[in-house]
Amino acid sequence: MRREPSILHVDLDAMFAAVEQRDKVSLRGRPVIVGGVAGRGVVATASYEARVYGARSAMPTSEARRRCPSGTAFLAPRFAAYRRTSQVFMAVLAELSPMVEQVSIDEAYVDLAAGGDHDLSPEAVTAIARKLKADVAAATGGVTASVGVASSKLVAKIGSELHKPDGLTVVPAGDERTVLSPMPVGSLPGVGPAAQERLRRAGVQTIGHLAAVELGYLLEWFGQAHGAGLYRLARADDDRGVVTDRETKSVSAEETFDVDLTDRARLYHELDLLARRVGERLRAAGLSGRTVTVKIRHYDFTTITRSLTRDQPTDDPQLVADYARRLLSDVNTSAGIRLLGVGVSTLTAYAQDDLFSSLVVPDGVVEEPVPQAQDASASASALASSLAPSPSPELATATWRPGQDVRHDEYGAGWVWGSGLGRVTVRFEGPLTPPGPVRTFAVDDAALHAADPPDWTS
DNA sequence: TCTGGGGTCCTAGGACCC
DNA sequence: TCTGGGGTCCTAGGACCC
Repeated sequence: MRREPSILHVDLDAMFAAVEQRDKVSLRGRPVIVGGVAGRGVVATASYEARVYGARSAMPTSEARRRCPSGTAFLAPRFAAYRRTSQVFMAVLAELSPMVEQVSIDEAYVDLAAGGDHDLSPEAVTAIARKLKADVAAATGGVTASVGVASSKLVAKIGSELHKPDGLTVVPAGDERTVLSPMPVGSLPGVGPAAQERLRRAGVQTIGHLAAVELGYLLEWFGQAHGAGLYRLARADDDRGVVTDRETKSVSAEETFDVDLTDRARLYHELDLLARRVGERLRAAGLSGRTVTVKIRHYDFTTITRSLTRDQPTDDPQLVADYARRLLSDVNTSAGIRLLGVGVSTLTAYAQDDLFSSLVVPDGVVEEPVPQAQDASASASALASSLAPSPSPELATATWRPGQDVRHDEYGAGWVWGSGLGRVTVRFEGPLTPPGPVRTFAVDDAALHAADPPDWTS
């Protein structure tokens, strides 16, 4: 903890929804939900207008639809637009200090003590934060930020939450525990539902209560690292520094299917697509990894992982896919798979060509023939057969109603995802705007094969 | 139409080594 | 010979964050 409030935490308010409202005048003042608009989607961001009706991040979109009035906009995310806004935002922060720690796309810490020769009195720091908020709104076209300023990351972060949206909270040095004490324990970073429940059973509701609990109990309840961490955080004892760059530890991709999958060939095909995405992102980042992990979520939401560590790091999508298939082949998938994921970890910062990988058999591993990717017709028929109990011609037709379950993207082709029939993904060749009458598209085998799910991260 | 996707960190047990 | 202790790596699972 420092002697002056020199750490800022800056957070864009409901960023995804705010960008949509900025870019589309008709959305301003209206409830906006950004997130998965398909059957199993969840809310990524609810605008403050939508929060009035109880919509929240991580809520199933189906529930948000029940809660919000007609006229609410449900939009698929446009990550490219959010990333551009994020870059503008970070550039504004960089003018303030060279020490900026980006926590996520919409959130960062700034260390005012690290450069720029700032006056760090509470009054001066308040003025700096006011100007910063105005600069961010001006640079981003009206996206507002909430700011907390304090002597530590912990209190700066909690301060920025205190008066959202468009908030500003400065906690002078010495006032930290007074501010924290009445707040619920769940306000502390690292205290989620499980820890909250454990504390509630012990009669601990506020951070003040938590600060009265002996260290021994916290260690017993939460283990060494977490217990000791909570003990310190409850006392506002936090000397974590602002870290400008952290190394990536893992790269992964996963996908929840609209309907549980049982077809092995289809599962292997999905695994291939995921491995390809991971491999491409590894290459783009100049990274290779030794451990390949497959994540499997069963129909009943039970989730398992299977991993194996190679001797040599790789960034080769084909190799990642081969190992992923091998891992999946030992898992019973007959009851239905809701989600598949592929990850690579134990990363090193260089890419090594794995010339002899096909000749190397790891000790104790029996080389099994690896299931091969299917050809186009096999893939299309697998998809068609999983559409419904009895595939019929009309199932190969998707109906699009303007504004419903549509990802509209003014930069190019759009997607219909799960509309009407709930399962068919159709790639559009042309722009979707402006909305027209109901349009119907026939889906042939080739289109089915080309129907990769929309990629939220692109 | 219950429960996304991309991450980080921690724990615990077993293998293995010294 | 009947039983050590520390350290590291690997695997699996879980809590948590945005």
